[in-house]
Amino acid sequence: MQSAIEPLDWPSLIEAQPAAGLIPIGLRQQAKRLDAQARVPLFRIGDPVRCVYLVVSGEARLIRLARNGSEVILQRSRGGFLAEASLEARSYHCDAITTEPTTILTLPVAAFRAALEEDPIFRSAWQSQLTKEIRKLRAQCERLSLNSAADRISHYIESEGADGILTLHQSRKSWAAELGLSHEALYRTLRRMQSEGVLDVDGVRLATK
Amino acid sequence: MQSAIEPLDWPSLIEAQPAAGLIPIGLRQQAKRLDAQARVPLFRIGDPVRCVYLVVSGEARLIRLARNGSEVILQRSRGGFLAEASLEARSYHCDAITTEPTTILTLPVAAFRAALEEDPIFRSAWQSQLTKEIRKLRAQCERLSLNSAADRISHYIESEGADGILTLHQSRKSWAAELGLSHEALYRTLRRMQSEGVLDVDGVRLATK
DNA sequence: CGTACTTTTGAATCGCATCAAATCTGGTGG
DNA sequence: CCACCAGATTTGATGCGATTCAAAAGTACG
Repeated sequence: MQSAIEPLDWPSLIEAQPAAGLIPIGLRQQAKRLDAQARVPLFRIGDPVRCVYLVVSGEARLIRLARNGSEVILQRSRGGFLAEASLEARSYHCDAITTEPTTILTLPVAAFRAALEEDPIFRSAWQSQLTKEIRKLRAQCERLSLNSAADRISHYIESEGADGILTLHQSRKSWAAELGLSHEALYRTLRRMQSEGVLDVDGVRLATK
Repeated sequence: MQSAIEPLDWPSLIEAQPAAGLIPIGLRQQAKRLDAQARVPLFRIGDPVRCVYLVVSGEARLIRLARNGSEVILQRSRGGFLAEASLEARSYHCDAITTEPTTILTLPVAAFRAALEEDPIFRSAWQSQLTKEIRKLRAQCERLSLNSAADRISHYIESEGADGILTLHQSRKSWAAELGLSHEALYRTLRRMQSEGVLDVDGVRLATK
């Protein structure tokens, strides 16, 4: 079995993912918990939008296949909403999939929209969420505009890490995809940066120097 | 003189930029019109956020300078809001500049936030705006993830144009920057695509075949 | 203990960036 | 109207860096 619906325990959900705490009571009653293994599709391009996804733990991604068959990562959500823009769409414009065992809350779109209308706090939180996503995407665009692998790596550590230190929450191979690089280029550049003393690599901990 | 404040004529403003029509009456009274020449800075990184910018006609951009001195285009607004995410920030994270003679409405942030709280229609329009921006940015990320110049060009025409036909509203040189390419690479690739019969180039009109 | 996947290294190739320079364009002022 | 200038467009040559293909070694997991 690839996924399962389990009973909801709000205090622990909120502890795992604070954003869940912003969901109004009325909407909570319509939420369903979804526990999925790795590589479980949540929706596919063209599917009608039925619910909003909140990643509680684990990771879910929006992906699209390029014409040459390579996979482009459009969003990587580790805790927080997935596919925020789908709230305004009829059907999905890309695929969504889990990359590891993941717990998700699903919220019916109609009830979600109603809750946004009625609850000023929830609404404000949602607007912040959208804004944060815009900033994140701009950073990603800026990064992809850099044309050397080393620059993209440094940029990622600076913008996603804290004080020049980043703990990597994914395989290097999939990080390479997120950086728009081949995994070989990433491995080689990491090594070179380390040997040049620009970067300190220690397992999943990366630090610029 | 680089810029001027002029009296407001709402009907014509709304005709030029429909988004202006969504602004509630109360907020309109606080709006100021700004007419700027090309290459006029609207704000700089670090400046405190005092107002929201709505581009009525012309073009304004968010830009940031990369460490190597090259200019990265974070947003290009031709009609519509600029720097939506600034509404939630204290100070700007990038520079804004006009690229041609441009008419802008400026709306004080405090009044803007208040209007969002009070007016459900305006609020809903603003959320749509944020969502649209997210989709646009995802498309841009997807495009920058493509590693051939031809693929980026095709992707741009498909996603920004209509039915495979695009009218370019900027110089090719600055389009190149938006595509994350050197202008030489863009010129050469356009020519090659045309000679290969993949693309039809006619002045500012580009069509995929 | 086998299988799938990631990590790592090597070698060859290709496309883009870069530097250079000529031409073309639109706009300004004499 | 013409000279002039700044910027855009175009072409050429060169080098680097990333992609690609290949293959080996390491690792996690059932």
